[in-house]
Amino acid sequence: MARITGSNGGRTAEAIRRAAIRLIHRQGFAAMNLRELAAEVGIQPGSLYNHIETKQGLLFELMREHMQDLLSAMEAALAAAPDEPMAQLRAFLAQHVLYHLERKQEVYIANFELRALEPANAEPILAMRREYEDRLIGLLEAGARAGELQVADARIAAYALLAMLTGVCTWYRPGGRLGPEEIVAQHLELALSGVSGAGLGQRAPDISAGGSAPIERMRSIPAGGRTPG
Amino acid sequence: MARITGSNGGRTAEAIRRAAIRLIHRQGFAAMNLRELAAEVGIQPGSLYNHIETKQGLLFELMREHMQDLLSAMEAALAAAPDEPMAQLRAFLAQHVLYHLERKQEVYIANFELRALEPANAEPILAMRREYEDRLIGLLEAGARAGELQVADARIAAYALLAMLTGVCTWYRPGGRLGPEEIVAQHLELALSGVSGAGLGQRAPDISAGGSAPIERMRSIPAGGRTPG
DNA sequence: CCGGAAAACAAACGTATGTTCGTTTAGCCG
DNA sequence: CGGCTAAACGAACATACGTTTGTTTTCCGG
Repeated sequence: MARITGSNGGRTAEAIRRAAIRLIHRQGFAAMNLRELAAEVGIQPGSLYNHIETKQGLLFELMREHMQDLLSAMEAALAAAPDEPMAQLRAFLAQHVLYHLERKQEVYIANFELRALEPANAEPILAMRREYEDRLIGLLEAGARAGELQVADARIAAYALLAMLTGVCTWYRPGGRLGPEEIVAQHLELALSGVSGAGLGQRAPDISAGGSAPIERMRSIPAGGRTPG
Repeated sequence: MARITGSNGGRTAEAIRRAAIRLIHRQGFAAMNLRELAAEVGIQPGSLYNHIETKQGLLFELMREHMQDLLSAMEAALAAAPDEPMAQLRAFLAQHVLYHLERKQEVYIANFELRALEPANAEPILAMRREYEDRLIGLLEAGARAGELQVADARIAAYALLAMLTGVCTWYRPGGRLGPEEIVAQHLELALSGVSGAGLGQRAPDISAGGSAPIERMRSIPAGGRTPG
């Protein structure tokens, strides 16, 4: 037998893409097999190769497209915001959360399936991620220079903020108690408060005052080198 | 051939455990195969079954032990801290970051390999995770009641904090520029500032003022139901 | 010392997976 | 309309994987 009536390459390719996102998100790239992917789309396994080169290539494309979309969304948000440090920072963080709410599955994959990429494929993806991170670091540093932010280490703060704001994709479910607007608002509040310099305490001294036993032992750990990565 | 001179069940089992953590962390549970695990330990694949029941059982045990250890560490930290809301919260957050720095690989697995657990195995693990989360939520609520914290939604704040503080395990590397003490300190500063109520703005109004284009569109999204999970 | 249990080896099994390849049919364009 | 390309089917291939099983050797305790 052969080609099915009504088949449409573009439509099938899109169905493959959507099904792949769903399945990878649900069980992981390595655990998803192409037979179930094909079944999800409604074609035979071998037919997938009309639309993808390899299983690995499929993952790479999904992640590459996602990163490009994320970078584009960020650029658009920044371009639409006033050219002031805090406004830029807000715009960045807001679009981050919103994008992550809308495309939580792709975000999840892009973050947690890096290990499944072969080195040659991982490299460009990592480069795009760094571009995104560096942008946020730049914004934090600009805010600090303008005297509007107080961060001890822009890179650490950036990682912490990204982790916090990216975390929504692990638990957010459309139709839940809170709509995107509320979630964005709360996360911005938490994030911006965290870097505002309006904290509760200084550093180690306050922590010790808390009397937490693990902290005492921590003091004996030697400090490290230069870069966090 | 047969049993090797000098073989020791306890030692081999521990070596399996360590190698499994390393390999799963590096490539993922589904992508790790038992032949390479056995090779890493220095035994034949079939010999693994003297020490594990199944591949799935191995993952379950690793995650169960980790969760138990994490809960124990938390209890110890809280027991050693003064019985006041903020001191308790600090103790919780500090031990969280410290534990995550020390056992980053296990933490990574426990967070990102949930999908690989069969339902019967996932259930007890998820229960322990909820226990941990609920504890933090309780602490945040206690802080709010004591008037020392200002969080719009304790659960959201808890998720955000946990995401931020757990994030270190994705990038921290011993011997880096920053030692554990510095990392713990900065994260506590960021986290506690975030929930202190000393934020920069209110809510949606301030965000709109930022002029971020995506936020305008967000307003048209209908609010959801009751629970975030 | 001896026997039983433990721990390892080696081989094999049944199943699964990514991919290739030949064939058939549909769709499109000249 | 006809030819060529695209898209699907169906079968098969080569490899890989989790696991079992029989055998051999070591270790430990009575």
